[in-house]
Amino acid sequence: MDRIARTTKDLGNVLREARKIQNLTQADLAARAGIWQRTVSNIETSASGAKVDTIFDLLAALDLELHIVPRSKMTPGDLEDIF
Amino acid sequence: MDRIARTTKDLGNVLREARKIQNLTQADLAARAGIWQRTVSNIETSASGAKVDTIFDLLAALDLELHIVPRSKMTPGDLEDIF
DNA sequence: GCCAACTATGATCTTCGGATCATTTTAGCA
DNA sequence: TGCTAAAATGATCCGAAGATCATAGTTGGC
Repeated sequence: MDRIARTTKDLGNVLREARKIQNLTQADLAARAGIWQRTVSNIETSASGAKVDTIFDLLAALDLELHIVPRSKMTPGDLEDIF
Repeated sequence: MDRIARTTKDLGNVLREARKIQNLTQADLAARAGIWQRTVSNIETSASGAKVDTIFDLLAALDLELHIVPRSKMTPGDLEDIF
């Protein structure tokens, strides 16, 4: 599972993966982020185009941040060595 | 200017910076992304919490992508060596 | 200082996400 | 196989974003 997102679907997948790695349920994460389990589900399944603020709430709750980088500046695997 | 975003304000700043580096006006970028100059302005100035889809439209138009990484895993400057 | 280009912003309408209640479906495990 | 915890989803309301028209304000070049 990569940590790169170019679409909302990518983003949902990455967020779900990160949540599972931290052993959180959708309800846990929702509580932490101050939103609803319903919304977490919607975002993870790309059921709707979320708002950016909601995404940042989730990222903060997962202790993640966004790096905005040029596309294909490195192959996805290259980052593995760093993190 | 960093390329890290934890808030919509960060994101707006990064997007504006990226647009200027590519010598695009808000209208140019809007046309490329299939949205409105009004919306680009709103996002760059964090005048409103954008939708994620709109952000991805902008990122694609700027040939950028998102990397979701753990916070503080590296100091901001560290990425300079890579890109 | 002027003009042209660029950016910010006013107003209205429609669409859609999140909040909020809930129930159904799915999946893991004894 | 059943139970239980987790995830998905139905419905409604409200608020807010983007589309779309417009103009006002700002900035840089000459």
